Amino acid sequence: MSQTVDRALSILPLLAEGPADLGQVADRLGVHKSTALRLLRTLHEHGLVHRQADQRYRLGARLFALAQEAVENLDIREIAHPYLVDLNEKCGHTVHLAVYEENEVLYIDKVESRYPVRMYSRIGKPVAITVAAVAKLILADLPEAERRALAEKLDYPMYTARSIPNAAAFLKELATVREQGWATDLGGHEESINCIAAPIRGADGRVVAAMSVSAPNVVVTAEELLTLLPLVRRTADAITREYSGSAPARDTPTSHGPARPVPGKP
Amino acid sequence: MSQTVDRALSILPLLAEGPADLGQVADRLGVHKSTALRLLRTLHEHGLVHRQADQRYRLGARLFALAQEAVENLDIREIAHPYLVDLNEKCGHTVHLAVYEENEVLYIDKVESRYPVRMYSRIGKPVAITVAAVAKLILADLPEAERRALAEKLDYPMYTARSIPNAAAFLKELATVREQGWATDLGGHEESINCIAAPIRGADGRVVAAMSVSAPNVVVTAEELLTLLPLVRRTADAITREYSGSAPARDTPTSHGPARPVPGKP
DNA sequence: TGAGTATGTTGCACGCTGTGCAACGCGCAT
DNA sequence: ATGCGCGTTGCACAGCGTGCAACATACTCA
Repeated sequence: MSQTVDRALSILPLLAEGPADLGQVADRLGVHKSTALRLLRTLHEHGLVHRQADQRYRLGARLFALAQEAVENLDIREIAHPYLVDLNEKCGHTVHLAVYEENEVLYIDKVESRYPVRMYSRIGKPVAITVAAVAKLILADLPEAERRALAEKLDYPMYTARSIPNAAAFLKELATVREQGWATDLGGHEESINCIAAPIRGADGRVVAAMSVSAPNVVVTAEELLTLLPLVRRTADAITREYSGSAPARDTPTSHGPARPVPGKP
Repeated sequence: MSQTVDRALSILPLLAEGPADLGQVADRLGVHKSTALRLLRTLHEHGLVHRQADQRYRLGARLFALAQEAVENLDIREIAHPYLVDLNEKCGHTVHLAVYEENEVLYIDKVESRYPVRMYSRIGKPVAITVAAVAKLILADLPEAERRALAEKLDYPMYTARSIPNAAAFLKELATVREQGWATDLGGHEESINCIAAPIRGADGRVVAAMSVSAPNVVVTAEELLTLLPLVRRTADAITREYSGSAPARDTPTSHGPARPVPGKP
């Protein structure tokens, strides 16, 4: 759209391949050397490009600083919330969002069920880490050493007969979850409540959060709940796309959702 | 230098602070909305900027990808070499460059002493990890858990009477080194050889390599060698600046060094 | 329900600003 | 010395970026 900026930005991926000198940059851009020089100078002033001792150019430190600052200011909760609401409006059940923090998995957002029967949970409260579906997803993505160490440290309370009893069983379950990319908790925390969950990932592919849909037996059976799995996974993927800032999100919330219809485009 | 590009790039740090809408961007740039729109569109096409569901803009994933790709293509050895040569020409002694890899510290570059008496070492060979000055610097920067685990695993051969004897002494030495930002090995590996070293850091401040100057007693005493410490540290800092791609390196190698004098500037 | 406001978007004419050219300085290899 | 390669500079032209005004749509009051 803007020729000058377009050319300047085209230099970045070019330099990402490795250092290059003025002539190479000009050639690959298809512009005169003097033009390339001015573009490089501008990039240099902004610290996006660094000039090394042999006069060649490469990407500069500012790029890292920007990326870091950006990732620190990303707020999953803010980004995910509209999607949670949207999902709730589609299926009616309770929707949770959870993250990992200091050996705990915490609920950081929740949209209440529209059915009269609700489940107990509170934002900010740690989840039942050994049985909750969201916890399984998040822990399954930890580096192996950390995962193993944590599993050994945990207590395994038998909330119900179907609770996970010990570290060995837990690690096995995590391996499965890691493999399949989603998780369930079928009566492992409270006898009558089932739960399905999917992971939300950052730009680097690491799991940064997990979301779940929970419903008591009296409303839907476990089997019926599982039919919602594709929807939950698609929603989590949409949040991932939005959070990681990759391609424009195709799977955007529906019309009554948060996405404001784009004006001027029929 | 280039107004358009300058404006476009000014958007990036602005968005790094957090998401912003078109009006805010236009205001802070001091340009008309339509201008800001075109700039944002161009940034968007290159993936540097992401448009979220609420229409606001924030930094995009391409930025992270670029930063990562850039850091992968950085070659310390290539960047450091001219500085090593330069240092060698200034002081005449053997200069080493070492990095950490899989529980070992390896020499990856070396410039031989100009004195007839040389010390034994080979590029690619692991260093005496418990006594070498470069090893101390690199290990001192490891995360505490990893550092402690490694120290416990190591053997502590008594090359000389002054070799570090055990894990406790080693960890204590590492703490000192970490504190002061440089390291020595005074006859800990070979009775008659002394060595001083300084760290080279990446853009994130972590130690990525270390360089050292080594000389036998018969050439210079330990005291005399230590007078070179400021020079070694300054050189390491200059490499750090160049490697991490921060501000233009002031402490560039001298005229006979690798830096090609800039033509056209009197 | 209606006018009022805020925001994103488009088309257009002006003229600033980016462009390529040619020439120069400088180091390096022959 | 001479030619070659590379980065750099000044300049004249016009291409391209700019701001303006008008439009579209969504939201918010009365």
